[in-house]
Amino acid sequence: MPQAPRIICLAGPTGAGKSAIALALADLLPISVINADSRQVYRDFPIITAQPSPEEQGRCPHALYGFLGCREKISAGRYAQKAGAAIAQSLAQGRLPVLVGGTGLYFKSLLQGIAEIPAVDEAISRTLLERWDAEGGQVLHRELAAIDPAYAAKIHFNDRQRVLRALEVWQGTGKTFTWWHARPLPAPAFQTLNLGLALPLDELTPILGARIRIMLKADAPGEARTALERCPDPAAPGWSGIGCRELYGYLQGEYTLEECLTLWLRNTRAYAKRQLTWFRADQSLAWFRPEESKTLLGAALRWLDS
RNA sequence: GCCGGGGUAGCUCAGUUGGUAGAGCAGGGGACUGAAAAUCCCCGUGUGGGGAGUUCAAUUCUCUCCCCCGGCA
Repeated sequence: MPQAPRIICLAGPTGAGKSAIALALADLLPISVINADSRQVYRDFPIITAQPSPEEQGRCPHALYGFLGCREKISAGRYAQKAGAAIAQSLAQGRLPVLVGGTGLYFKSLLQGIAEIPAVDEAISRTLLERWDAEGGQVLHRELAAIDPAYAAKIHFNDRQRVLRALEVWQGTGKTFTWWHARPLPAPAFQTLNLGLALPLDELTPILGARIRIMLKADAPGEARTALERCPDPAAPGWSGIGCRELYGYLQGEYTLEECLTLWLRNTRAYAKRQLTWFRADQSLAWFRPEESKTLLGAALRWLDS
């Protein structure tokens, strides 16, 4: 039986320097960088979402960056499909696929698979959302508990996103969320080396602040202004990125640039904290600090030789 | 200087007919199966500006001092 192909995953909180490490690896080996970040997929926000620059993307093939319009939505499942295709393409070119990003769920659905639940009719989702607003979470959570007590017990009645998702899957497919989750997934298709790049939050915070100032110099407000002309709907999926929202408020005159920057940093920091919580729980990750890049690259090369 | 309004959690503020106080945000911890940069859960002792008085009991009432914000001089 042939060995599963190898890929490298580089995960960690925003601002830790993952993209730079990927490029350093590109200097040593033929690789393709594949995005594993849910916001860097948006075409209209290359600066604000910190996508690798065109120059950087020219140094080796990059996939899944900036390919979505502001109104388009991608899901974890669709991401996994696209990433799988990008990996296959990279391997076909004789390049090592290197997944780089900070979206834990995307890594998980790619590497461990995600239940193959068919798409649910949007009318169902819409009706449920209306009912949530009209009847409240407790009513819908109780309804979920009646059909899927195991999953209902795992989530809080205030967790709108999860309560509604579980209900729409039940209504749309006639099977419970728990039933779908219990179905076996295909065996992992790759051998992976999981690398984590991180700093403690208090060390990361000043870096996040500096990065926002760099984005400002690179005319992040101009980027937001252009996006606003193209897509004036702040509820559009593309606008939900941190920095986008805050700049939107500033451009609408809701607050000053100063306040916008404060909010932006605060929200970025809170996000980095959530990422750290997610990745900390992942036992498969080998952790490095940004200044340990040589050690990290050495570990990658050794793993490839083994 | 006078007249108001304030001084309560890191910040913005609420409340206590007198029985030593609680929200939002921030901060800390956690969860995470198709919107995940999303969504959600748990965590609140703080010289109640300082001092004095009344009272069994004062953050609350009284006096006084200090500081802030308006207005008048």
